[in-house]
Amino acid sequence: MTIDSSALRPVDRSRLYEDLVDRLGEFVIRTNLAPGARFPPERELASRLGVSRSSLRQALAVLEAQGFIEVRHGGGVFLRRSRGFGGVLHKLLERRGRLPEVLEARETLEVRLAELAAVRRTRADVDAMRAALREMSADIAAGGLGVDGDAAFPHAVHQAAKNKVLEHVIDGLAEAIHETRVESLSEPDRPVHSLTAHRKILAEVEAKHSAAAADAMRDHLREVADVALLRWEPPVDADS
Amino acid sequence: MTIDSSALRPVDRSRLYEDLVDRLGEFVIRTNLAPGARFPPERELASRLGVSRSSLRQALAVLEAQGFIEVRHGGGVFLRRSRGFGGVLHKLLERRGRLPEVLEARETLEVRLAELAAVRRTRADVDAMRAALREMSADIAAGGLGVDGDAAFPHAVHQAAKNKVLEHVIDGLAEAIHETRVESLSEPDRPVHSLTAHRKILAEVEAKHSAAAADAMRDHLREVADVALLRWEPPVDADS
DNA sequence: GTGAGCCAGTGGTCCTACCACTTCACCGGC
DNA sequence: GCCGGTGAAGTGGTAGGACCACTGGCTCAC
Repeated sequence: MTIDSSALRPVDRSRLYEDLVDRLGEFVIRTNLAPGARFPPERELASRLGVSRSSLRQALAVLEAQGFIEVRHGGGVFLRRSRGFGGVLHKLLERRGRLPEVLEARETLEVRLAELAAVRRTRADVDAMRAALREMSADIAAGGLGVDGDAAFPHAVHQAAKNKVLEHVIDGLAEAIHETRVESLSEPDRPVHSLTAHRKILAEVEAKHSAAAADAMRDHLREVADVALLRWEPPVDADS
Repeated sequence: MTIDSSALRPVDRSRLYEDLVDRLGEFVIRTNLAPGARFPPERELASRLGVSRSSLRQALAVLEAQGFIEVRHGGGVFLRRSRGFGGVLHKLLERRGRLPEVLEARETLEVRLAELAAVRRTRADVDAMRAALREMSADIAAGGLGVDGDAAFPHAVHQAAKNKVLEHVIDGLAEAIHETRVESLSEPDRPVHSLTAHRKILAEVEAKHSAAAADAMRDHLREVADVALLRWEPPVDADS
C-alpha cells in the first residue's frame, strides 16, 4: 500500500558507469563499429569521455559480463556483438508498460517447461513439487497467501524440465513475475484456486502427459494473467 | 576451417573481478544472506578478499547490472535476489554440452515468435522479411551460403512479433545460435532448403495463419537441429 | 519533546604507479 | 633469404590512496 507520488522526483541519479555503458553503445552505433573491431585503448577512451580509467573499467566489466565486448589482456578491447548493445533485460523490465509482454514471455517459457517436465521428471522431481504444494496448502490453511509455495512449485517444475538454458532465461524474469504473483494471490479465493490448478499440473506431470501438462499450465497462467491485467494501468511512456 | 586443437590449453585466465563475482555468490550462500540484507562495506570486503577496492567495484558493477545487488550511495550494498547468483547465461553457454538445450530453448522461443508474428505483423514487417529473403537468394545465386540473410530473416520475424521481452531473451542466445547457423548452412543443399523453408514461413505469417506459421518454423528448426546434432560431440564434463 | 545541525560511516570518482601480457619491429645466426 | 630470438612499446590488470557526496543516526540547543 505505497503512496504513489511518482510525480515528485524519484531522482535516482544514475551511476557514472551506467552512463558510460550507454555512451559506449552510442559510440558503436555512430562509428558503425563491426563485430570483431577494436575499441580505442582504455586510457584514450577514459580521457575522451572525461572520466577516470577506474570508472570506465567498471563499464567495460559490465559489458564484458553481458557478452558485448571482449577484453584481451595486452591486446585491447574488441566488439563481440552490437545488436541490443545497451539493452539489458533488467532495464527493460523496469519500464512500465511491459506487463503484457512479460506475461506473454512467461507463458511461452512456463508452458514449454511444464511440457518438458512431464517427459523428463524423475521421482525426486515429483516429490519436490509435492512438497511445495504441501507448504502452500499449510500456509493457506493458516490464513496465509501461500506465496512461498506458489513460487516453489514452478521452481520444482523448472528443475524437472532438465534444461538449464530455459531455466536460466525464466530466472531472469523471476523478479517481474514475483510481483504479479503477490498481487494475484491477494485476490479473494485466488490462493485456493491456484492450489487446485497446481494439483492438476502436478497430476499431469506425474502421469507424463506432456500435452495435458502444458494445457494445464497454460490455463493456470491465463487465469493469473487476467487478474494481473485487471489491475494494470496502461503505460505513460509509449515506445516503438 | 579452424584446427580444433581444443585439447591443448586454451588457458583463458579469468579476470579477477569474475572470481570476485563467484566469491561473493559463495558468501551469499554460506552466510545464508537473505534478499534485502546488507553486505559488509566495500573497504572491508576488499580487505577480507585481499583485493583492491577498484577490483571489487568492478565485480559489484557487474552484479548490480545483473540485478543481483543494489548499491546505495552512502547507504551500503544490498542483496536483491540470491537465486542463480553467479549464473550468467553467457557463462552457461560457454560450456560444451549445451547444444541440445540451446536448440530446445531456441525452438521454444522462435516458434512462439513466429506464431505471434503471424498475428501482429504489419505491412512493413512483411517487407523486411521479403528483403531478407531477397538478400539470401541473391547471395546463394552468387555461390554464397546466404548466412547474412539467414540471420536477417528471423530478426525480421522477431520484430514482427512485437514483444520486446521475448526478443531480448532470444538475442541473448544469438551468439550460440549463430554458430549452429554457419555450421548448418555449410551442409550441401542446406542453403536452398533453408530458403524454401523461410518462404513457407513468410507465406504463413503474411496470411496471418498463426498455427501454420508456428508449425512451419518448428519444422524448419528441427531440420536445422538435426544437422547440428549430427556434428555434435557429447560433452566431456558432465554436470547435474 | 522537537528540530536543526553535526559527524561518522559508506559509496562515488579520480589519480598515479606499477605489473603482466601482446605485438611487432629489429637484428643476429643459420 | 629465412628463421628465431629479443627487446621495446603499447595495452590491459591491479593496487592503493586521496578526496568528494550522500545517508543516517546522534547530539545539543531550544
